[in-house]
Amino acid sequence: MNITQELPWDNPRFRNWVAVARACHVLERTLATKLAPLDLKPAQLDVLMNLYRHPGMSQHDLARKLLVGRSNVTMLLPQLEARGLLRREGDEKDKRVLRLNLTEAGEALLMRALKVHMALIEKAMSQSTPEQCDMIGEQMRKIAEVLKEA
Amino acid sequence: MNITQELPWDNPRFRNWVAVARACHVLERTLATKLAPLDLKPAQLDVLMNLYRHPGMSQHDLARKLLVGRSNVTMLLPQLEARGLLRREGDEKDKRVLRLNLTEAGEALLMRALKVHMALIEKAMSQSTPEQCDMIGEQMRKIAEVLKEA
DNA sequence: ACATAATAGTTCAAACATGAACATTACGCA
DNA sequence: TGCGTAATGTTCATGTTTGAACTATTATGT
Repeated sequence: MNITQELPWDNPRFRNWVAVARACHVLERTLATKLAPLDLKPAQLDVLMNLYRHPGMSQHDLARKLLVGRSNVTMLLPQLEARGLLRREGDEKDKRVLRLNLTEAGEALLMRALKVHMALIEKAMSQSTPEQCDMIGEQMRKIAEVLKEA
Repeated sequence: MNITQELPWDNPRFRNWVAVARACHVLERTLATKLAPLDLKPAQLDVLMNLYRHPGMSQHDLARKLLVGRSNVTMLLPQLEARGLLRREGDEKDKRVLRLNLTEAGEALLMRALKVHMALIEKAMSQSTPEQCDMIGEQMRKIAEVLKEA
């Protein structure tokens, strides 16, 4: 009656997810060292990428995109602003929000950092066929979706 | 002559990897909240899991398994040891190394935490067929391998 | 055997992330 | 209008992670 508890390591889903987490971790740390010459951290690159894709976004929206607390964004931005990589301008209609935009310098640095990031991802994903790669992306998007309401 | 630089977001590999990173991030944070009732952080669960799988391992080996600095392990262990979840015993032959082992209590807590972890992963990966799941794991293991010498 | 290297673990300061409490501004509805 | 509520961003205390210097121990090479 008392079913012996299956150990997670016997479960394919568990083992495979562990592999996903490890790969992420390794790539993140590798990226950090490769970005060091640009004096950029992965978290900062994430900021620049999001501002490039969504010019004029608010800090709150940025925090949600980054899956990070608002206070974290508050701590993160001044460094980048001081380096002249982005601007924070108050919104006319809603005086609570600050609109974020990349400067020329910010965009230029982003492009250099993206080359590094791209090269790393290319190297990592070159193992997979395009079909496999797309399938992986598709499954991962589903996972993020499923976990939103968890 | 001057080839227009391809934007990363047009590159499937890039977009798909971003999805992987997001999924990891979301699952990690979800796990953190689900483990809170057990007073365990994901990093601490990682420690317990590794000690269960590799009894008697050294702190150095543990750090490498966790993809983390040795000093981090040094800071992490005393909390768990004080809670009676693990033991640190000096090696007889090599007086530099400390051998790590779970206690009964540590193993018991691990089992409870694993139920939580498993449930979360089941929920996340239930979207994929077993074949897809295995393929994902296989690719991710390759990625971790490729990046080791990067 | 002895000097030199390498290894295991610790300590410490600095960087970083987090969540709660707070100020300011906007909104909703009587 | 005006009061209660919600949203944006900041501040601060706390806990975590990191990397570099340090101690102690073992391995290596001449």
